[in-house]
Amino acid sequence: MPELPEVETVRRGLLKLIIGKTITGASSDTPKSFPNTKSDVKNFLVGANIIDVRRRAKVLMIDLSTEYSLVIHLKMTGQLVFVGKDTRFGAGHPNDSLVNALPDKSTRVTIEFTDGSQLFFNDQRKFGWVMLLPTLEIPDLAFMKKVGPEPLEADFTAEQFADRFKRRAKTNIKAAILDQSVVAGVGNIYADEALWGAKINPQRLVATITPAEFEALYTDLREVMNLSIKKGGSSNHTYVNAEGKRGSYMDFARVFRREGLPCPRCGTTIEKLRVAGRGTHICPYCQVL
DNA sequence: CACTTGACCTGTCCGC
DNA sequence: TGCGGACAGGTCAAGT
Repeated sequence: MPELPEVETVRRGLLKLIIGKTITGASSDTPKSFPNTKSDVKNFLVGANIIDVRRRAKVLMIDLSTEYSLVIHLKMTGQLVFVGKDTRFGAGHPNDSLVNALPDKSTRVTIEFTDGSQLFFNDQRKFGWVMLLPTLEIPDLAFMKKVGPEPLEADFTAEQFADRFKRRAKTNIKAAILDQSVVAGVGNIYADEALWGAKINPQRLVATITPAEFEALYTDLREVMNLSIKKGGSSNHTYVNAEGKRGSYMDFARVFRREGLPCPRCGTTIEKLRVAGRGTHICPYCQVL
């Protein structure tokens, strides 16, 4: 899914919807999606109050009054959708929703609250997960320790951004910017969008990128991600926010999934290729190799 | 270490 | 209509 802007959109939605609620129980038919012991669920989830919802990279953390947290990764097709007691689906439901009735075939975890509302973790491909862990231990998890800086933090500079790429000097810039240990939260959509903005061909070796190009990439990455957060993220396939609604960034995308259409800057036909094992969209004129 | 590739899953789309 | 293969907002564990 879900890259930084989508996960941030979900976080903001959940903040408004579930803070202060009390959990009565959780169920899952998919151990891979919810690999927690029954005793942990009983001791640290049931009866807990929701006190905060945080994000680091593409990982969400729902902090509980028990000093445990639900740590969640949506991977490619994960959704976290809140359904109020009186939420109606089907007839009358806003047509910008991708969600009909929940739970559905892709529902992997259901969390119930005392007021009758529910939070569903849906995940078609089962790559994502919801783990119940002690809040204080989260920063020590291997996958959390290795993630790089948050690119949208106010004190994150263009110089720091360029420095992070030194560890990946011999690979192409697309693989490097997707590497979560370089910078946190960048995925396939915003990698392509930012590389187009900075006029950098994704196949270029990191070692050949100039300081001016790194600065442009830094600026464009932040712009494109901030715009996407404003638009509620990108709904390319399955992504929806905490209310089950799509984001509209794809209406503003310049190259992603726009192969065959004109480059908005020069009119050259946008091409799709494969770089770092991922579908990659470029303007062959603006982003000459 | 750094780099590349395949694997994890389910669903959809496209060509035969 | 069916069937095979490629592909999909991500990340690991293996290879080299």
